[in-house]
Order: sequence, then C-alpha cells, then structure tokens
Amino acid sequence: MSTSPLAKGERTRRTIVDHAVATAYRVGLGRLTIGDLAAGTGLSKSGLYAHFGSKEALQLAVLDAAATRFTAAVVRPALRAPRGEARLRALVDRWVTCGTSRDPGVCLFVKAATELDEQPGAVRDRLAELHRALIATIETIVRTSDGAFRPDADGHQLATDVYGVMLSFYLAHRLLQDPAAERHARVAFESLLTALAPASSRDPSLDPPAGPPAGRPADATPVPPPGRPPIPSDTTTGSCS
Amino acid sequence: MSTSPLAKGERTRRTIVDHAVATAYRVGLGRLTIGDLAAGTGLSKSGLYAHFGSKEALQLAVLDAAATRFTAAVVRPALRAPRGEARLRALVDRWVTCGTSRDPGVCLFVKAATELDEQPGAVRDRLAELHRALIATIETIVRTSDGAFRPDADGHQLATDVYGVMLSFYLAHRLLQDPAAERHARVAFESLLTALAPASSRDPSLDPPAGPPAGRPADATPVPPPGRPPIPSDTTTGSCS
DNA sequence: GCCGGAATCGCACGGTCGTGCTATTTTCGA
DNA sequence: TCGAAAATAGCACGACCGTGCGATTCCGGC
Repeated sequence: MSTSPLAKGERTRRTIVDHAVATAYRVGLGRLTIGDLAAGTGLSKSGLYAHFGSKEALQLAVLDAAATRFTAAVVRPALRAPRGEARLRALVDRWVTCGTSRDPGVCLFVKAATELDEQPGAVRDRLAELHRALIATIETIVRTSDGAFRPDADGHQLATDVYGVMLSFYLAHRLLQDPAAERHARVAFESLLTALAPASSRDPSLDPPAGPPAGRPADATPVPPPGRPPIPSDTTTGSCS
Repeated sequence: MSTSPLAKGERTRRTIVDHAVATAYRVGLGRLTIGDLAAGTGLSKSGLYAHFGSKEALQLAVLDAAATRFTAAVVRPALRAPRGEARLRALVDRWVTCGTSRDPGVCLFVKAATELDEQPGAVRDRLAELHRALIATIETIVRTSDGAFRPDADGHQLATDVYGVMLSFYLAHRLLQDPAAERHARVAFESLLTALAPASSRDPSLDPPAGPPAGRPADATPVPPPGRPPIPSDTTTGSCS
C-alpha cells in the first residue's frame, strides 16, 4: 500500500480537511473540535484523530489546505495576467469574488488573522508566514511591472492598502452584510490604482468635465459610476476551491 | 442597599468586566471562560457567574464595556475637534494610538468582528450594531464638515476606507508585528484625506517640485516624508481606557 | 485467496466547560 | 446595632473536550 498514488487514508484525510476548512471558515480555527468533525465526516473520534495525532497538527493541515486553495484560486491565475495593473487587478478581483461567493476556506486567513494575533504557537507562526508571503507577492507584482506604476510606488505600502480594502470588505460583507460592500471594495481599489498611475498615463478626456460621480473621488480615472464598476473580464468567475 | 451610588456588587462587577475585556482582547470573546475569569479576579466560579446569569450576558457586558471605553477614548474627544478634516484626523489618530499602546479593550470589536461574523446570536447582533454606529459617526463627520471636503464625497465609502486602514493596521501590528504598520496606516489615511480635499484647497507650493518621496503617492499634500508623519497635536496621547 | 499493514473503531481517562442549588458571609440602611 | 438583602462560596451535575490504547476491520500487493 505504500506505492498506491492515492491510498484510502489520504482520501479520507482530504475529506476531513475539507470539512474542517469549511467549519473553520464559520467558527474559526480554534473552535474546531475533533468530535464535531468526526460526526460530520462519519468517522469515529479516534479514527479521525489518528490522521493527525494532535489538534494543532489538524489546525496546521487546515491552514495549509486553505493556503493551497487560495493560491490555486486567486494567486496563480492572477500571476498569469499581463504584468502591471492587469495583474494586480486580477488578483484583487479574484480575491473579492471569493469573498462574495462565500466559498469557505479560501480566505480563512482573514478570519484566523485576528483570532490568533495574540496567541503564540506554531499555528500563529504559520499563519503569519502565509500573510507575509502574500504581501511579498503583491510587492513583487508592483516591482515587476516597470512603467505601469509610478516609479516611486511603495510596494509594501500598497500591499498594506490592498489588505485594508480586503479586510474592510470582509467585515462589511460578513458581519454587517452591507450590500454595498463589494462596490466599496472595488471603488477603493480603483482609487489605489489611480494614485499609483504614472502621471503620463492620465487620460485627459476623463479629467475635467465633471467631478467623479460617486464614491471616494479619484482625481481622474475610470472610477465607475455608482452601481457596479466594470470588472476585468479576463478572470473566470468560477468557484474558488 | 438600593440607594447606594456604587454598591459592592457593582464594584466587583466592574473588576470582572475589566479582566474580561483584557482577556477577550487576547483570546477573543468566545474563548472567555468563567473559570479563568474567576481565578483572575479571586472570586469563585459561582460567585462570578451570579453577576451575569449566563455566559452570553457576560459577553454582552464585555462588548458594551469595550464600546464605552472606545467612545470615551476615541470618539468623544475627536468630536470636540473642529469640524472637517481636523475632526476626522483626530478620530483616526486616537484610534491608531490605541492600537499601538496595546491597551486592551479599546478595539475589541476589531477582533470580535471576524470571530463572530458567521455566528448568529445576540452578541453578534450587538457587535454589528456597534460597528454600524461607528460607521455612521464617520459619515456624520463627513456630512457636517461642509466645505472641508469635496462636495461629492461619499461618507459611507470613506467610512469603509477608514475601516480598511484600521483593520490593515491591526493585522500588520498584531499578527505580523510589522514595525512599519503605524506609518503605513498614517500614510494611507493621509491619502484618503488628499483624495477628499476640495480642488480649491490644493496648496500649489507643495505640488510640482518632486514626486512624493515615499508611500502611496498622493498627488499634492502634506504626505509626510518617510519616517513618522506629523501627528496633529490637539490630542492627548494618554491611555485609552 | 491470503496475509500484513494501514485504517478505523470502541472505550475510557482526566480535565474543563457552563450552569444550577443551597449555604454562608458580607454589606449597609433603619 | 440589628436584621434583611445582597454578595459570594461550596459543591455537584451533565456534557464535551483532547488524547491515548487495544481490538477490529478493511484494503491491496503477492
């Protein structure tokens, strides 16, 4: 049984982690319980437990699974978009889409981030590492898009700003259930892009006629009029997992 | 004992809630336990429990206490600042300061927001209400500052944006322990203000000489050069609780 | 078809959880 | 000062937690 490409154990392990990711997305990583998971997957407590050996190992497995999904659904496709603004836009678009589709697991980190922020341990360390990797990805997108953004653009600052947009979006969407959450997120992101655009690329035809119609005013850009800004269509709106 | 202004019971109740707020700031509202709290305050479990009657009531008390502190430390002083930009700036400045001082309790909502976002119940409802109230406060600040901001400024959008700055700040500060967290937050906030400034108020003396030196470039404003932006000094930097 | 090992189960342990009930102590107005 | 009421303690409960261990079932290469 050691040569089989997908042994029985590995299959059920994935079933378990899938359930766990979905549950953690609702209740948080720390409130996962072996018993609930066992009941949800039809296993016995000890049978499930044997796959991980400790609760912490289970949490780490869940975290890694969520990271893998996020990379597959958001990061990797975005990196296939053309360099510069399009790439950044693809990233954020997919990220937002995952939030609205309520697909569990993809953005588990956003939830786990505040849950674990003051609780030392391996899970927290791993989570921080994942966040830093994503921030680094955003920085790289900025760095490798020469010409598309202002030369003095600060990648770290932009990554932080993008994070802010996403975090605010998740709060408004999940806790407050604000129907305008997605629109606000997209408007805010467009404003970030506007501020990053090199001065030479401004389109004067959009500039003076009237003030921007709504949202956070951005000096001169395709900031969408109220009601659903245009979404780059190079992204599939498929599921995230 | 019904006429005494501050009976014994009320005093110990406050002691309990103080401890609970500090604990919840670290571990989250849902992971508060009666036993730990009792041990921390020197009471017996049942003696502590009698003050609330249920764990949910305890959580609500903690939430309300945190809200009261936040209002006293952040909102109310900010509302004493002059209308317009100064008032908004005072709000954010105090909010950020509370985060850096690591004073527990003040920004408990930020943590509770993701913890409870998918768990229906009275606690979640109360939390959402508190967040909506704060958003409404920001909207009011924008609305009542006629002339200070662009006439087409969208208060709701700005409130969301400010939330994003703060959430991102907390993530960077608490989970990632990024030393640049506060600077990024202040830079991002200055960019928001820049975008909101009415066109007439631009100061041309700052405009063309060189591109903004760092951070998210803001077209023409007192965006601070790298290294600690100037902080409005009308606020006391005192403790938050 | 058989057999070894992987996968799973049944069961139990010690601990802690929230929650009640009944005493006992403490507080404070009359 | 005294006594009623408030505050707190003691104790127990059922439930569930994570974790182990030995037995059993199942899978898959020979």
